[in-house]
Amino acid sequence: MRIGELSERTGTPRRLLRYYEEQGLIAADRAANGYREYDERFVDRVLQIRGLLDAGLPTRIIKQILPCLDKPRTIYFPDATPQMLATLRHEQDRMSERIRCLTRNRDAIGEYLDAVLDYQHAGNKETPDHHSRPPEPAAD
Amino acid sequence: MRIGELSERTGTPRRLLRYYEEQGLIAADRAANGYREYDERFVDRVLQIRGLLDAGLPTRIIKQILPCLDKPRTIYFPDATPQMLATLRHEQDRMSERIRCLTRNRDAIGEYLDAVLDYQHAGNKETPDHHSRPPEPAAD
DNA sequence: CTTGACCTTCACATCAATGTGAAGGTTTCA
DNA sequence: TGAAACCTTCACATTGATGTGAAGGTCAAG
Repeated sequence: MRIGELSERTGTPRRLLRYYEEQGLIAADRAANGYREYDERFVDRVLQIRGLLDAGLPTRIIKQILPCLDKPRTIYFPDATPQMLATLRHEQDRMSERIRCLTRNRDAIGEYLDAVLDYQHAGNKETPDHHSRPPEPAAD
Repeated sequence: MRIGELSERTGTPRRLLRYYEEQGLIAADRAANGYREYDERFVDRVLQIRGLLDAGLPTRIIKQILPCLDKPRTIYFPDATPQMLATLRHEQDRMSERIRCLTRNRDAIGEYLDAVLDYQHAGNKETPDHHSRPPEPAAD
């Protein structure tokens, strides 16, 4: 497929697909006319990249961890230098730290939402100033 | 404490502490001479902000979720507008998505590292070109 | 052959987070 | 009093991830 289709299927602007390529995250084949040519595997790959970017990893790091994630291993163990392994372990730790932080805060939001729900179920009205809407019209 | 101590205790440049204040994430008291004055609670607060920033949340969002996270509730339930609750739920979902992505990729890194370990334990030498170092000197 | 929908590269703009430094006030200590 | 180590605001620079548009090549359909 060409860049337009990959763009649609991943919800990613063409501009960014070219940017990811420039950063070494994906490498597209070229058709005779110079157009980029992608196969199916790029859909997941791009979604993975976007997820990691959204989770706070910079392209420089994503570039390093992506090759280890291929199902049929494209990177062979003998190629793993000690400092590359150290980098991977370090990033693993950072990711765990992010997960902890996100989990803790997400759960705290959940607790707050639950408390609000309790409060409202206890028969309290919402603030009248903040144009409010009944949570459930209760299907008359 | 003043900004220098908070900076040291949180590992955060003074510049950024002022930036977070400018963005409405923290509000410092002022001493008579204009110096910012922080109490103990700011240490955790700043670390929390940094964690969320590192996990990919922008200050604009952090500002919205922070007030819900205080232990003695500083935000009262009646103040919660429906659209604010919707925002919270939406961010909760985004955080869960980030957690899923990070977890999946972190575990995949783990699998790769385990595979490398297996490979090396199986008696294979690392690439001789990449100046390598024995994983464990094995305490002679 | 022309039009429209693709594609290419190049380049400049923006936004948020952060770095850095200038110019100047305050506090502390010798 | 003067130097050192704080603090203030203001402002410009940088970096990474993006937006946007220009100038032009390709290709399928009318």
